[in-house]
Amino acid sequence: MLEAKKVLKKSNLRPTSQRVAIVDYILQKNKVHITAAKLITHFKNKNISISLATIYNNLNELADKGILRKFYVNNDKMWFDSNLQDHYHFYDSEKDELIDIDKNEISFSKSPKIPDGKIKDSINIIINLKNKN
Amino acid sequence: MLEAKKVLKKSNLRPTSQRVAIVDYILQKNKVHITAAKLITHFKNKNISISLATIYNNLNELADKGILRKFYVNNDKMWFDSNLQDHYHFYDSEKDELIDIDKNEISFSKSPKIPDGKIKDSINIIINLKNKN
DNA sequence: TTATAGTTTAGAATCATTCTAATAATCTAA
DNA sequence: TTAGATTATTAGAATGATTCTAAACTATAA
Ligand SMILES: [Mn+2]
Ligand SMILES: [Mn+2]
Ligand SMILES: [Zn+2]
Ligand SMILES: [Zn+2]
Repeated sequence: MLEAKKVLKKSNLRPTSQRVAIVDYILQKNKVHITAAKLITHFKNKNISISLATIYNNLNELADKGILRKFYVNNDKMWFDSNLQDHYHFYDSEKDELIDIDKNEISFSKSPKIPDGKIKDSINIIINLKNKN
Repeated sequence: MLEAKKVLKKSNLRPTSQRVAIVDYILQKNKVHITAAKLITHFKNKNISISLATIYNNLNELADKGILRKFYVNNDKMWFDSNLQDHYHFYDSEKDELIDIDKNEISFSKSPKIPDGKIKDSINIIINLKNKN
């Protein structure tokens, strides 16, 4: 069975052609940072037509299932990340591109005290890059 | 002269009633995290009417002048921060509220290598909080 | 004063994302 | 293998935050 189909089956998602295409893409390039717009463009270039609503539905579903991770970077674009490891990002605004920073490339020697009654949910670290000079 | 007016004068911004109201608010509560929507509500409660466009115009202008700092938190809301120190944030999604983390409450013992041809522009660290249990 | 440049505003426009509700595909039990 | 039920896809409308437009207003300096 196609790897993409296995992934979908394991998450109880029907292997529609659209889903297979999306999961396939994610599996092929491992460690992807995707945006709905980027995905649509990718599929358009390959003459695969998937509606924007479906792209969003599925990326969100995959995030719900824990196959992708979802977050936002600075502006109001939603990003999906197939790297499930704990990690951080450089953001290259020139290219509108994220670059992974491995968890062990940043170490904290001191961490702030969490406010009373609360616990840490997730940490977002984004280092915004600009061109030298 | 009113403190707010001095601030505006120093930045070459005409002290209109709307601007004075906004800067006044920022000066009174020092260290504020504001959102256009929050400001509008605040002024509505005090029966001061300032249009949404003006709120945005002025918050953005104040950010341009370096009187506020502008950034985004997770979702697509724009935040303005009157704390100009280098610092980070907790985000309490329950209350839709930011809490400052002083720069010296986090220390890095290891920092990632910046990609070639690039330099660090800014760092965003947001620790998302959720309620205990 | 008055002319000019700067400001405010209502409402339209934009853009990313979600919703709606009609249609289509997949699955399952018999 | 089907029929019926369930789940997915889709076009297009709706939403919400922000910005734009262009007309009316205000501050300022001469
Ligand atoms: Mn939005
Ligand atoms: Mn937006
Ligand atoms: Zn990543
Ligand atoms: Zn702050």
